[in-house]
Amino acid sequence: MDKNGIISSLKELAQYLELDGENPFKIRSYLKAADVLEHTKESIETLIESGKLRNLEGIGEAIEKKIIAWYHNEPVPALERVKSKYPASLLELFSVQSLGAKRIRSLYDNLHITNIEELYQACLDGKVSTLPGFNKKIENKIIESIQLLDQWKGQFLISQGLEVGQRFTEELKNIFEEEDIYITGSLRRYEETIRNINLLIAIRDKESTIKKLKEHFSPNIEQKKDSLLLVIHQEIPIFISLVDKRDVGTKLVFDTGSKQYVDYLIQHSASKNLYFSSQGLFTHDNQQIFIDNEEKFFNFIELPYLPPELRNIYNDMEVVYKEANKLVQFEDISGIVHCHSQYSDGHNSISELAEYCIEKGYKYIVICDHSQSAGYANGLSVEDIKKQHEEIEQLNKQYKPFHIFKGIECDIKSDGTLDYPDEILSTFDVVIGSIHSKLDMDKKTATQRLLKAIENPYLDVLGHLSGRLLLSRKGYPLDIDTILKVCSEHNVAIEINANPQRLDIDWKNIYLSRKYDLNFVISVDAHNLKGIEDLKYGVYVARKGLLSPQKILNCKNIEEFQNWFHQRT
DNA sequence: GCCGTTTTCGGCCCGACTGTTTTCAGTCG
Repeated sequence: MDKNGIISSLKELAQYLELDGENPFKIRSYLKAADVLEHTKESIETLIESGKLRNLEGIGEAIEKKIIAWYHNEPVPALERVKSKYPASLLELFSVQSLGAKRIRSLYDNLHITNIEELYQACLDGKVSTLPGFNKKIENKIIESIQLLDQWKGQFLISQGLEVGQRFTEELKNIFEEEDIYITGSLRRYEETIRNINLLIAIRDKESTIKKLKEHFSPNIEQKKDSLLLVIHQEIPIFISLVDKRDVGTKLVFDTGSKQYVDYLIQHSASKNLYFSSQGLFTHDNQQIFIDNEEKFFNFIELPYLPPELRNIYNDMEVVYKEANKLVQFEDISGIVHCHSQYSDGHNSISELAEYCIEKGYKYIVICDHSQSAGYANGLSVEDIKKQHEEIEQLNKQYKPFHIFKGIECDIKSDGTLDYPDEILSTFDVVIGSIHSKLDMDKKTATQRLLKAIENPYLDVLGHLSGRLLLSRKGYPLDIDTILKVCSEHNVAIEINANPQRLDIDWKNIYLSRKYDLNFVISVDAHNLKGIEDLKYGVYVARKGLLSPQKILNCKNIEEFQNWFHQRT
Protein backbone atom coordinates (compact mmCIF):
# COMPACT_ATOMS: atom_id res chain seq x y z
CA MET A 1 0.00 0.00 0.00
CA ASP A 2 1.30 3.48 -0.79
CA LYS A 3 1.46 6.51 1.49
CA ASN A 4 -1.96 7.84 0.49
CA GLY A 5 -3.49 4.43 1.05
CA ILE A 6 -1.99 4.25 4.52
CA ILE A 7 -3.23 7.75 5.37
CA SER A 8 -6.73 6.78 4.21
CA SER A 9 -6.60 3.59 6.25
CA LEU A 10 -5.69 5.52 9.39
CA LYS A 11 -8.61 7.89 8.83
CA GLU A 12 -10.91 4.98 8.07
CA LEU A 13 -9.89 3.24 11.27
CA ALA A 14 -10.56 6.43 13.22
CA GLN A 15 -14.07 6.69 11.79
CA TYR A 16 -14.89 3.08 12.55
CA LEU A 17 -13.65 3.47 16.11
CA GLU A 18 -15.73 6.60 16.54
CA LEU A 19 -18.79 4.64 15.47
CA ASP A 20 -17.78 1.98 17.92
CA GLY A 21 -17.69 4.52 20.76
CA GLU A 22 -13.95 4.26 21.38
CA ASN A 23 -11.98 6.66 23.56
CA PRO A 24 -11.93 10.01 21.69
CA PHE A 25 -8.25 10.53 22.48
CA LYS A 26 -7.36 7.24 20.88
CA ILE A 27 -9.29 8.29 17.78
CA ARG A 28 -7.54 11.63 17.71
CA SER A 29 -4.15 9.94 17.84
CA TYR A 30 -4.94 8.02 14.62
CA LEU A 31 -6.02 11.23 12.95
CA LYS A 32 -2.93 12.99 14.20
CA ALA A 33 -0.72 10.22 12.85
CA ALA A 34 -2.48 10.50 9.46
CA ASP A 35 -1.89 14.24 9.49
CA VAL A 36 1.78 13.91 10.40
CA LEU A 37 2.30 11.37 7.63
CA GLU A 38 0.54 13.62 5.15
CA HIS A 39 2.90 16.47 5.95
CA THR A 40 6.13 14.52 5.94
CA LYS A 41 8.28 15.07 2.89
CA GLU A 42 10.04 11.73 3.19
CA SER A 43 8.63 8.76 1.31
CA ILE A 44 7.04 5.94 3.21
CA GLU A 45 9.76 3.55 1.98
CA THR A 46 12.50 5.72 3.46
CA LEU A 47 10.64 6.13 6.73
CA ILE A 48 10.14 2.42 7.16
CA GLU A 49 13.54 1.27 5.95
CA SER A 50 15.46 3.79 8.05
CA GLY A 51 13.30 3.03 11.10
CA LYS A 52 12.49 6.74 11.34
CA LEU A 53 8.74 6.24 11.50
CA ARG A 54 8.84 6.22 15.29
CA ASN A 55 10.68 9.55 15.33
CA LEU A 56 7.63 11.31 13.93
CA GLU A 57 5.60 13.03 16.59
CA GLY A 58 2.38 11.15 17.13
CA ILE A 59 3.56 7.79 15.85
CA GLY A 60 4.30 5.31 18.59
CA GLU A 61 4.75 1.57 18.78
CA ALA A 62 1.16 0.55 17.97
CA ILE A 63 0.64 2.87 15.00
CA GLU A 64 4.08 2.08 13.62
CA LYS A 65 3.19 -1.60 13.61
CA LYS A 66 -0.05 -0.91 11.75
CA ILE A 67 1.65 1.28 9.15
CA ILE A 68 4.26 -1.37 8.46
CA ALA A 69 1.54 -4.00 8.08
CA TRP A 70 -0.39 -1.82 5.59
CA TYR A 71 2.82 -1.09 3.72
CA HIS A 72 3.33 -4.83 3.21
CA ASN A 73 -0.36 -5.28 2.33
CA GLU A 74 -0.96 -7.33 5.44
CA PRO A 75 -4.27 -7.09 7.31
CA VAL A 76 -4.43 -4.96 10.46
CA PRO A 77 -6.51 -6.85 13.05
CA ALA A 78 -7.81 -3.68 14.75
CA LEU A 79 -9.27 -2.45 11.45
CA GLU A 80 -10.54 -5.85 10.32
CA ARG A 81 -12.37 -6.28 13.60
CA VAL A 82 -14.35 -3.01 13.43
CA LYS A 83 -14.86 -3.42 9.69
CA SER A 84 -16.68 -6.67 10.28
CA LYS A 85 -19.06 -4.95 12.69
CA TYR A 86 -20.43 -2.23 10.36
CA PRO A 87 -21.17 -2.00 6.63
CA ALA A 88 -18.52 0.03 4.81
CA SER A 89 -21.17 2.29 3.26
CA LEU A 90 -22.05 3.59 6.72
CA LEU A 91 -18.94 5.80 6.62
CA GLU A 92 -20.56 7.84 3.79
CA LEU A 93 -22.83 9.30 6.41
CA PHE A 94 -19.97 11.23 8.00
CA SER A 95 -20.08 13.57 4.99
CA VAL A 96 -23.67 14.58 5.79
CA GLN A 97 -23.98 17.74 7.89
CA SER A 98 -25.37 17.48 11.40
CA LEU A 99 -24.31 13.87 11.57
CA GLY A 100 -21.53 12.66 13.81
CA ALA A 101 -20.71 9.21 15.09
CA LYS A 102 -23.42 9.18 17.77
CA ARG A 103 -26.26 10.01 15.43
CA ILE A 104 -24.99 7.70 12.68
CA ARG A 105 -24.86 4.90 15.19
CA SER A 106 -28.42 5.63 16.26
CA LEU A 107 -29.60 5.60 12.62
CA TYR A 108 -27.92 2.25 12.10
CA ASP A 109 -29.09 0.62 15.32
CA ASN A 110 -32.67 1.88 15.25
CA LEU A 111 -33.55 2.27 11.58
CA HIS A 112 -30.97 -0.11 10.04
CA ILE A 113 -29.80 2.69 7.76
CA THR A 114 -26.55 1.75 6.01
CA ASN A 115 -26.06 4.39 3.31
CA ILE A 116 -27.00 7.90 2.15
CA GLU A 117 -29.85 6.75 -0.10
CA GLU A 118 -31.55 4.90 2.74
CA LEU A 119 -31.03 7.88 5.00
CA TYR A 120 -32.62 10.22 2.47
CA GLN A 121 -35.68 8.02 2.12
CA ALA A 122 -36.02 7.67 5.89
CA CYS A 123 -35.90 11.47 6.24
CA LEU A 124 -38.57 11.88 3.55
CA ASP A 125 -40.70 9.34 5.42
CA GLY A 126 -40.26 11.40 8.59
CA LYS A 127 -38.74 8.47 10.45
CA VAL A 128 -35.50 10.18 11.41
CA SER A 129 -37.02 13.05 13.36
CA THR A 130 -38.71 10.63 15.74
CA LEU A 131 -35.43 9.19 17.01
CA PRO A 132 -33.96 10.47 20.28
CA GLY A 133 -31.29 13.08 19.53
CA PHE A 134 -33.03 14.16 16.31
CA ASN A 135 -35.92 16.46 15.49
CA LYS A 136 -37.64 18.02 12.47
CA LYS A 137 -35.01 20.76 12.12
CA ILE A 138 -32.15 18.30 12.05
CA GLU A 139 -34.08 16.08 9.65
CA ASN A 140 -34.51 19.01 7.26
CA LYS A 141 -30.86 19.93 7.54
CA ILE A 142 -29.94 16.35 6.63
CA ILE A 143 -32.22 16.45 3.59
CA GLU A 144 -30.69 19.72 2.45
CA SER A 145 -27.17 18.44 3.00
CA ILE A 146 -27.82 15.24 1.01
CA GLN A 147 -29.26 17.29 -1.84
CA LEU A 148 -26.09 19.39 -1.91
CA LEU A 149 -23.88 16.30 -1.83
CA ASP A 150 -25.86 14.97 -4.76
CA GLN A 151 -25.35 18.20 -6.65
CA TRP A 152 -21.59 18.00 -6.04
CA LYS A 153 -21.31 14.31 -6.82
CA GLY A 154 -18.92 13.54 -9.64
CA GLN A 155 -17.17 16.89 -9.33
CA PHE A 156 -13.58 17.51 -8.35
CA LEU A 157 -11.51 20.48 -7.27
CA ILE A 158 -9.29 22.08 -9.90
CA SER A 159 -6.24 21.04 -7.84
CA GLN A 160 -7.27 17.39 -7.92
CA GLY A 161 -7.92 17.63 -11.65
CA LEU A 162 -4.54 19.19 -12.37
CA GLU A 163 -2.67 16.63 -10.33
CA VAL A 164 -4.29 13.68 -12.10
CA GLY A 165 -4.27 15.42 -15.49
CA GLN A 166 -0.60 16.31 -15.38
CA ARG A 167 0.43 12.92 -14.08
CA PHE A 168 -1.56 11.19 -16.79
CA THR A 169 -0.25 13.49 -19.51
CA GLU A 170 3.30 12.55 -18.53
CA GLU A 171 2.35 8.89 -18.74
CA LEU A 172 0.93 9.42 -22.22
CA LYS A 173 4.02 11.30 -23.33
CA ASN A 174 6.07 8.23 -22.55
CA ILE A 175 3.83 6.15 -24.77
CA PHE A 176 3.47 8.65 -27.60
CA GLU A 177 6.85 10.15 -28.14
CA GLU A 178 5.99 11.75 -31.44
CA GLU A 179 2.54 13.11 -30.79
CA ASP A 180 1.69 16.35 -28.98
CA ILE A 181 -0.62 16.04 -26.01
CA TYR A 182 -2.75 18.89 -24.69
CA ILE A 183 -4.99 19.38 -21.67
CA THR A 184 -8.28 20.95 -22.80
CA GLY A 185 -11.76 21.49 -21.33
CA SER A 186 -12.58 22.92 -17.94
CA LEU A 187 -9.14 22.03 -16.60
CA ARG A 188 -7.43 24.23 -19.17
CA ARG A 189 -9.90 27.02 -18.43
CA TYR A 190 -9.03 26.75 -14.72
CA GLU A 191 -12.64 26.39 -13.61
CA GLU A 192 -13.03 26.07 -9.83
CA THR A 193 -14.37 22.54 -10.13
CA ILE A 194 -14.31 19.99 -12.92
CA ARG A 195 -16.21 16.81 -13.81
CA ASN A 196 -13.66 15.16 -16.06
CA ILE A 197 -10.29 15.58 -17.68
CA ASN A 198 -10.18 16.29 -21.39
CA LEU A 199 -7.05 15.56 -23.35
CA LEU A 200 -6.27 16.05 -26.99
CA ILE A 201 -3.67 14.07 -28.90
CA ALA A 202 -2.44 15.46 -32.19
CA ILE A 203 -1.81 12.36 -34.25
CA ARG A 204 -0.37 11.24 -37.54
CA ASP A 205 -2.19 7.97 -37.81
CA LYS A 206 -5.50 7.30 -36.09
CA GLU A 207 -5.55 3.51 -36.22
CA SER A 208 -2.13 2.98 -34.71
CA THR A 209 -2.82 5.55 -31.97
CA ILE A 210 -6.04 3.81 -30.96
CA LYS A 211 -4.27 0.48 -31.02
CA LYS A 212 -1.53 1.78 -28.73
CA LEU A 213 -4.04 3.31 -26.32
CA LYS A 214 -6.00 0.09 -26.16
CA GLU A 215 -2.87 -1.92 -25.53
CA HIS A 216 -1.90 0.25 -22.59
CA PHE A 217 -5.23 0.94 -20.94
CA SER A 218 -7.41 -2.05 -21.75
CA PRO A 219 -9.80 -2.93 -20.21
CA ASN A 220 -10.43 0.59 -18.85
CA ILE A 221 -11.08 2.07 -22.24
CA GLU A 222 -14.24 2.60 -24.17
CA GLN A 223 -14.30 3.85 -27.74
CA LYS A 224 -16.87 6.45 -28.64
CA LYS A 225 -17.73 7.75 -32.05
CA ASP A 226 -14.90 10.22 -32.45
CA SER A 227 -13.24 10.11 -29.07
CA LEU A 228 -12.01 7.65 -26.53
CA LEU A 229 -13.16 7.43 -22.96
CA LEU A 230 -10.77 6.23 -20.36
CA VAL A 231 -11.97 5.47 -16.89
CA ILE A 232 -9.20 5.03 -14.42
CA HIS A 233 -10.49 3.31 -11.34
CA GLN A 234 -11.40 5.63 -8.44
CA GLU A 235 -10.04 8.65 -10.18
CA ILE A 236 -11.43 11.29 -12.46
CA PRO A 237 -12.91 10.17 -15.81
CA ILE A 238 -10.52 11.01 -18.62
CA PHE A 239 -11.75 11.74 -22.14
CA ILE A 240 -9.21 11.62 -24.90
CA SER A 241 -9.91 12.98 -28.32
CA LEU A 242 -7.73 12.64 -31.33
CA VAL A 243 -7.08 15.14 -34.07
CA ASP A 244 -5.12 15.33 -37.28
CA LYS A 245 -1.91 17.24 -36.52
CA ARG A 246 -2.72 19.74 -39.30
CA ASP A 247 -5.93 20.80 -37.52
CA VAL A 248 -4.84 20.96 -33.89
CA GLY A 249 -5.49 24.72 -33.58
CA THR A 250 -9.18 24.47 -34.45
CA LYS A 251 -9.72 21.40 -32.32
CA LEU A 252 -7.96 22.96 -29.33
CA VAL A 253 -10.35 25.89 -29.43
CA PHE A 254 -13.37 23.62 -29.73
CA ASP A 255 -12.34 21.19 -26.99
CA THR A 256 -11.26 23.92 -24.58
CA GLY A 257 -14.73 25.46 -24.57
CA SER A 258 -16.56 26.72 -22.64
CA LYS A 259 -19.66 25.52 -24.40
CA GLN A 260 -21.16 29.02 -24.26
CA TYR A 261 -18.00 30.57 -25.62
CA VAL A 262 -17.79 28.00 -28.44
CA ASP A 263 -21.43 28.72 -29.29
CA TYR A 264 -20.48 32.37 -29.49
CA LEU A 265 -17.58 31.49 -31.82
CA ILE A 266 -19.90 29.35 -33.97
CA GLN A 267 -22.23 32.32 -34.39
CA HIS A 268 -19.38 34.67 -35.04
CA SER A 269 -17.93 32.30 -37.66
CA ALA A 270 -21.33 31.99 -39.32
CA SER A 271 -21.38 35.76 -39.74
CA LYS A 272 -18.19 35.34 -41.76
CA ASN A 273 -19.70 32.52 -43.81
CA LEU A 274 -17.65 29.92 -41.96
CA TYR A 275 -18.92 26.79 -40.23
CA PHE A 276 -17.25 25.80 -37.00
CA SER A 277 -17.98 22.45 -35.32
CA SER A 278 -16.31 19.55 -33.52
CA GLN A 279 -15.31 18.37 -37.00
CA GLY A 280 -13.35 21.53 -37.79
CA LEU A 281 -13.74 24.81 -39.60
CA PHE A 282 -15.41 24.76 -43.04
CA THR A 283 -16.11 27.25 -45.79
CA HIS A 284 -19.64 27.81 -47.11
CA ASP A 285 -18.96 25.20 -49.81
CA ASN A 286 -17.84 22.63 -47.23
CA GLN A 287 -14.10 22.88 -47.78
CA GLN A 288 -12.21 22.20 -44.54
CA ILE A 289 -9.72 24.83 -43.45
CA PHE A 290 -6.88 23.21 -41.53
CA ILE A 291 -5.40 25.41 -38.79
CA ASP A 292 -2.50 24.12 -36.72
CA ASN A 293 -2.44 26.63 -33.88
CA GLU A 294 -4.91 28.59 -31.81
CA GLU A 295 -3.62 32.08 -32.56
CA LYS A 296 -4.03 31.40 -36.27
CA PHE A 297 -7.58 30.21 -35.65
CA PHE A 298 -8.56 33.43 -33.89
CA ASN A 299 -6.79 35.40 -36.60
CA PHE A 300 -8.65 33.58 -39.29
CA ILE A 301 -12.08 34.28 -37.82
CA GLU A 302 -10.98 37.85 -37.10
CA LEU A 303 -11.22 37.89 -33.32
CA PRO A 304 -8.49 38.72 -30.81
CA TYR A 305 -6.86 35.70 -29.15
CA LEU A 306 -8.40 34.96 -25.76
CA PRO A 307 -6.48 33.00 -23.09
CA PRO A 308 -8.35 29.80 -22.07
CA GLU A 309 -9.27 31.03 -18.57
CA LEU A 310 -11.21 33.92 -20.11
CA ARG A 311 -13.28 31.80 -22.47
CA ASN A 312 -16.57 32.46 -20.80
CA ILE A 313 -19.44 34.70 -21.76
CA TYR A 314 -19.20 38.03 -19.95
CA ASN A 315 -21.83 40.79 -20.03
CA ASP A 316 -19.50 42.88 -22.10
CA MET A 317 -17.19 40.88 -24.37
CA GLU A 318 -15.64 44.06 -25.78
CA VAL A 319 -14.18 44.84 -22.35
CA VAL A 320 -12.77 41.31 -22.11
CA TYR A 321 -10.98 41.61 -25.44
CA LYS A 322 -9.69 45.04 -24.51
CA GLU A 323 -8.35 44.02 -21.10
CA ALA A 324 -7.10 40.51 -21.93
CA ASN A 325 -3.45 41.43 -22.34
CA LYS A 326 -3.30 43.79 -19.37
CA LEU A 327 -4.25 41.21 -16.76
CA VAL A 328 -2.16 40.18 -13.79
CA GLN A 329 0.36 37.43 -14.40
CA PHE A 330 2.06 35.04 -12.07
CA GLU A 331 5.35 36.95 -12.42
CA ASP A 332 3.74 40.17 -11.19
CA ILE A 333 3.34 38.84 -7.65
CA SER A 334 6.02 40.24 -5.32
CA GLY A 335 4.95 38.92 -1.94
CA ILE A 336 3.14 36.02 -0.33
CA VAL A 337 0.20 36.92 1.89
CA HIS A 338 -1.66 34.92 4.54
CA CYS A 339 0.57 32.12 5.80
CA HIS A 340 -0.16 30.24 9.00
CA SER A 341 2.86 29.30 11.08
CA GLN A 342 3.37 26.88 13.93
CA TYR A 343 2.16 29.63 16.26
CA SER A 344 -1.38 28.59 15.29
CA ASP A 345 -2.28 25.66 13.02
CA GLY A 346 0.46 25.86 10.38
CA HIS A 347 3.02 23.10 9.93
CA ASN A 348 6.09 25.27 9.42
CA SER A 349 8.03 27.81 11.43
CA ILE A 350 8.16 31.44 10.35
CA SER A 351 11.78 31.05 9.26
CA GLU A 352 10.94 28.00 7.13
CA LEU A 353 8.13 29.91 5.43
CA ALA A 354 10.35 32.94 4.89
CA GLU A 355 13.26 30.93 3.52
CA TYR A 356 10.95 29.12 1.12
CA CYS A 357 9.69 32.46 -0.19
CA ILE A 358 13.24 33.81 -0.52
CA GLU A 359 14.21 30.72 -2.48
CA LYS A 360 11.24 31.25 -4.81
CA GLY A 361 12.25 34.85 -5.41
CA TYR A 362 9.48 36.64 -3.50
CA LYS A 363 10.33 39.90 -1.78
CA TYR A 364 8.15 39.58 1.31
CA ILE A 365 5.73 37.42 3.24
CA VAL A 366 2.80 38.31 5.51
CA ILE A 367 2.37 35.88 8.41
CA CYS A 368 -1.31 35.66 9.37
CA ASP A 369 -2.01 33.22 12.15
CA HIS A 370 -5.43 32.69 13.70
CA SER A 371 -6.69 35.00 16.42
CA GLN A 372 -7.47 34.12 20.02
CA SER A 373 -11.06 32.93 19.75
CA ALA A 374 -10.13 30.32 17.13
CA GLY A 375 -9.42 27.74 19.81
CA TYR A 376 -9.69 24.79 17.43
CA ALA A 377 -6.84 26.28 15.40
CA ASN A 378 -4.71 27.27 18.37
CA GLY A 379 -5.37 30.98 17.93
CA LEU A 380 -2.81 33.45 19.31
CA SER A 381 -3.12 34.92 22.78
CA VAL A 382 -1.85 38.44 23.40
CA GLU A 383 1.27 36.87 24.90
CA ASP A 384 1.80 34.74 21.76
CA ILE A 385 1.53 37.85 19.60
CA LYS A 386 4.27 39.63 21.56
CA LYS A 387 6.51 36.61 21.22
CA GLN A 388 5.78 36.25 17.52
CA HIS A 389 6.47 39.92 16.84
CA GLU A 390 9.82 39.72 18.63
CA GLU A 391 10.74 36.69 16.56
CA ILE A 392 9.73 38.45 13.33
CA GLU A 393 11.81 41.52 14.21
CA GLN A 394 14.79 39.29 14.83
CA LEU A 395 14.33 37.40 11.57
CA ASN A 396 13.90 40.62 9.62
CA LYS A 397 17.44 41.65 10.58
CA GLN A 398 18.69 38.30 9.40
CA TYR A 399 16.82 38.13 6.08
CA LYS A 400 17.15 41.73 4.94
CA PRO A 401 16.18 42.95 2.28
CA PHE A 402 13.48 40.27 2.37
CA HIS A 403 10.74 41.38 4.74
CA ILE A 404 8.34 39.55 7.03
CA PHE A 405 5.18 41.53 7.76
CA LYS A 406 3.28 41.07 11.00
CA GLY A 407 -0.21 40.05 10.01
CA ILE A 408 -3.15 38.33 11.59
CA GLU A 409 -6.19 36.49 10.33
CA CYS A 410 -8.51 38.00 12.87
CA ASP A 411 -11.88 36.36 13.51
CA ILE A 412 -14.91 38.50 12.88
CA LYS A 413 -17.08 37.52 15.82
CA SER A 414 -20.81 36.95 15.54
CA ASP A 415 -21.59 40.57 16.46
CA GLY A 416 -19.20 41.89 13.80
CA THR A 417 -16.50 42.98 16.24
CA LEU A 418 -12.90 41.91 15.80
CA ASP A 419 -11.19 39.40 18.06
CA TYR A 420 -8.69 41.77 19.77
CA PRO A 421 -8.94 45.24 21.32
CA ASP A 422 -7.72 48.20 19.26
CA GLU A 423 -4.38 48.52 21.06
CA ILE A 424 -3.49 44.97 19.99
CA LEU A 425 -4.85 45.36 16.45
CA SER A 426 -2.68 48.45 16.03
CA THR A 427 0.48 46.35 16.46
CA PHE A 428 -0.07 44.48 13.17
CA ASP A 429 1.02 45.60 9.73
CA VAL A 430 -1.84 43.72 8.08
CA VAL A 431 -5.19 42.71 9.58
CA ILE A 432 -7.24 40.26 7.53
CA GLY A 433 -10.72 39.77 9.00
CA SER A 434 -12.46 36.43 8.39
CA ILE A 435 -15.54 34.61 9.60
CA HIS A 436 -14.96 31.13 11.01
CA SER A 437 -17.80 30.70 13.47
CA LYS A 438 -21.58 30.78 13.45
CA LEU A 439 -21.82 30.28 9.70
CA ASP A 440 -25.51 29.49 9.77
CA MET A 441 -26.82 33.01 9.19
CA ASP A 442 -29.53 34.59 7.11
CA LYS A 443 -28.59 37.16 4.48
CA LYS A 444 -29.38 40.21 6.58
CA THR A 445 -27.47 39.02 9.66
CA ALA A 446 -24.44 37.96 7.65
CA THR A 447 -24.34 41.24 5.71
CA GLN A 448 -24.68 43.33 8.88
CA ARG A 449 -21.95 41.32 10.57
CA LEU A 450 -19.52 41.98 7.72
CA LEU A 451 -20.51 45.64 7.38
CA LYS A 452 -19.76 46.22 11.03
CA ALA A 453 -16.33 44.65 10.62
CA ILE A 454 -15.59 46.71 7.49
CA GLU A 455 -16.33 49.88 9.43
CA ASN A 456 -13.64 48.98 11.96
CA PRO A 457 -10.66 51.18 10.99
CA TYR A 458 -8.21 48.41 11.91
CA LEU A 459 -9.59 45.99 9.33
CA ASP A 460 -7.38 46.13 6.23
CA VAL A 461 -8.52 43.15 4.19
CA LEU A 462 -11.76 41.21 4.11
CA GLY A 463 -10.84 37.50 4.12
CA HIS A 464 -12.60 34.67 2.22
CA LEU A 465 -15.77 36.66 1.66
CA SER A 466 -18.45 33.99 1.31
CA GLY A 467 -17.05 31.31 3.61
CA ARG A 468 -17.72 28.63 1.00
CA LEU A 469 -15.79 25.39 0.83
CA LEU A 470 -16.07 24.12 -2.71
CA LEU A 471 -17.91 20.80 -2.97
CA SER A 472 -18.46 20.62 0.77
CA ARG A 473 -20.03 23.75 2.18
CA LYS A 474 -22.18 26.50 0.72
CA GLY A 475 -21.17 30.00 1.76
CA TYR A 476 -23.47 32.12 3.87
CA PRO A 477 -25.91 34.27 1.89
CA LEU A 478 -24.72 37.87 1.44
CA ASP A 479 -25.66 41.16 -0.13
CA ILE A 480 -22.36 41.12 -1.96
CA ASP A 481 -22.92 44.32 -3.92
CA THR A 482 -23.44 46.35 -0.73
CA ILE A 483 -20.43 44.75 0.95
CA LEU A 484 -18.14 45.55 -1.98
CA LYS A 485 -19.46 49.08 -2.22
CA VAL A 486 -18.82 49.73 1.48
CA CYS A 487 -15.38 48.14 1.21
CA SER A 488 -14.48 50.59 -1.53
CA GLU A 489 -15.80 53.50 0.58
CA HIS A 490 -13.70 52.43 3.56
CA ASN A 491 -10.70 51.48 1.44
CA VAL A 492 -10.80 47.89 2.69
CA ALA A 493 -9.12 45.44 0.31
CA ILE A 494 -10.70 42.15 -0.74
CA GLU A 495 -8.90 38.86 -0.36
CA ILE A 496 -8.76 36.47 -3.26
CA ASN A 497 -8.21 33.30 -1.29
CA ALA A 498 -6.19 30.99 -3.54
CA ASN A 499 -6.76 27.84 -1.52
CA PRO A 500 -8.34 25.51 -4.13
CA GLN A 501 -11.00 24.53 -1.60
CA ARG A 502 -12.11 28.14 -1.31
CA LEU A 503 -11.29 30.34 -4.34
CA ASP A 504 -13.25 32.97 -2.50
CA ILE A 505 -14.21 35.76 -3.55
CA ASP A 506 -15.78 34.18 -6.62
CA TRP A 507 -14.32 35.61 -9.84
CA LYS A 508 -17.79 36.47 -11.13
CA ASN A 509 -18.17 38.86 -8.21
CA ILE A 510 -14.79 40.42 -8.97
CA TYR A 511 -16.01 41.11 -12.49
CA LEU A 512 -19.26 42.58 -11.17
CA SER A 513 -17.32 44.84 -8.75
CA ARG A 514 -15.62 46.70 -11.62
CA LYS A 515 -17.87 49.67 -10.98
CA TYR A 516 -16.22 50.18 -7.57
CA ASP A 517 -12.68 51.28 -6.92
CA LEU A 518 -11.43 48.23 -5.06
CA ASN A 519 -8.06 46.79 -4.18
CA PHE A 520 -7.40 43.08 -3.90
CA VAL A 521 -4.84 40.79 -2.30
CA ILE A 522 -4.15 37.38 -3.80
CA SER A 523 -3.53 35.33 -0.70
CA VAL A 524 -2.51 31.71 -0.28
CA ASP A 525 -4.02 30.85 3.14
CA ALA A 526 -1.14 28.36 3.39
CA HIS A 527 -0.75 25.97 6.29
CA ASN A 528 2.47 24.47 4.96
CA LEU A 529 5.10 25.15 2.29
CA LYS A 530 3.14 23.33 -0.40
CA GLY A 531 0.21 25.67 0.25
CA ILE A 532 2.28 28.58 -1.06
CA GLU A 533 2.15 26.95 -4.49
CA ASP A 534 -1.63 27.48 -4.52
CA LEU A 535 -0.91 31.08 -5.52
CA LYS A 536 -1.44 30.15 -9.17
CA TYR A 537 -5.11 29.36 -8.56
CA GLY A 538 -5.59 32.82 -7.11
CA VAL A 539 -3.89 34.42 -10.09
CA TYR A 540 -6.33 32.63 -12.41
CA VAL A 541 -9.28 33.79 -10.30
CA ALA A 542 -8.00 37.37 -10.58
CA ARG A 543 -7.51 37.03 -14.34
CA LYS A 544 -11.02 35.64 -14.79
CA GLY A 545 -12.24 38.65 -12.83
CA LEU A 546 -10.27 40.87 -15.28
CA LEU A 547 -7.90 42.35 -12.69
CA SER A 548 -4.76 44.17 -13.68
CA PRO A 549 -1.66 44.10 -11.41
CA GLN A 550 -2.37 47.72 -10.43
CA LYS A 551 -5.43 46.52 -8.51
CA ILE A 552 -3.54 43.85 -6.58
CA LEU A 553 -1.68 44.95 -3.48
CA ASN A 554 0.84 42.12 -3.40
CA CYS A 555 2.05 43.07 -6.84
CA LYS A 556 3.56 46.13 -5.14
CA ASN A 557 7.16 46.19 -3.94
CA ILE A 558 7.95 46.17 -0.20
CA GLU A 559 7.82 49.94 0.28
CA GLU A 560 4.63 50.48 -1.71
CA PHE A 561 2.96 47.56 0.02
CA GLN A 562 3.97 48.82 3.45
CA ASN A 563 2.86 52.35 2.61
CA TRP A 564 -0.56 51.23 1.47
CA PHE A 565 -1.24 49.62 4.84
CA HIS A 566 0.37 52.38 6.88
CA GLN A 567 -1.59 55.19 5.22
CA ARG A 568 -4.79 53.39 6.22
CA THR A 569 -4.05 53.69 9.93
C1' DG B 1 -2.89 5.58 21.25
C1' DC B 2 0.92 9.02 22.28
C1' DC B 3 3.72 11.49 25.29
C1' DG B 4 6.43 12.70 29.21
C1' DT B 5 7.90 11.62 33.23
C1' DT B 6 7.93 12.98 39.74
C1' DT B 7 9.00 5.64 34.99
C1' DT B 8 3.97 3.73 34.68
C1' DC B 9 -0.25 6.64 34.52
C1' DG B 10 -2.79 11.02 33.76
C1' DG B 11 -3.54 14.46 30.36
C1' DC B 12 -4.42 15.06 25.79
C1' DC B 13 -8.14 21.64 22.74
C1' DC B 14 -12.16 23.81 23.44
C1' DG B 15 -15.74 27.36 23.08
C1' DA B 16 -19.95 28.35 20.68
C1' DC B 17 -24.01 26.92 19.09
C1' DT B 18 -28.30 24.18 18.79
C1' DG B 19 -32.15 22.04 20.24
C1' DT B 20 -36.38 21.82 23.87
C1' DT B 21 -31.58 20.59 27.23
C1' DT B 22 -34.46 22.94 32.06
C1' DT B 23 -28.18 21.32 32.94
C1' DC B 24 -26.87 18.39 28.73
C1' DA B 25 -25.33 15.90 24.45
C1' DG B 26 -23.91 16.31 19.93
C1' DT B 27 -21.82 18.84 16.20
C1' DC B 28 -18.81 22.18 14.24
C1' DG B 29 -14.88 25.00 13.17
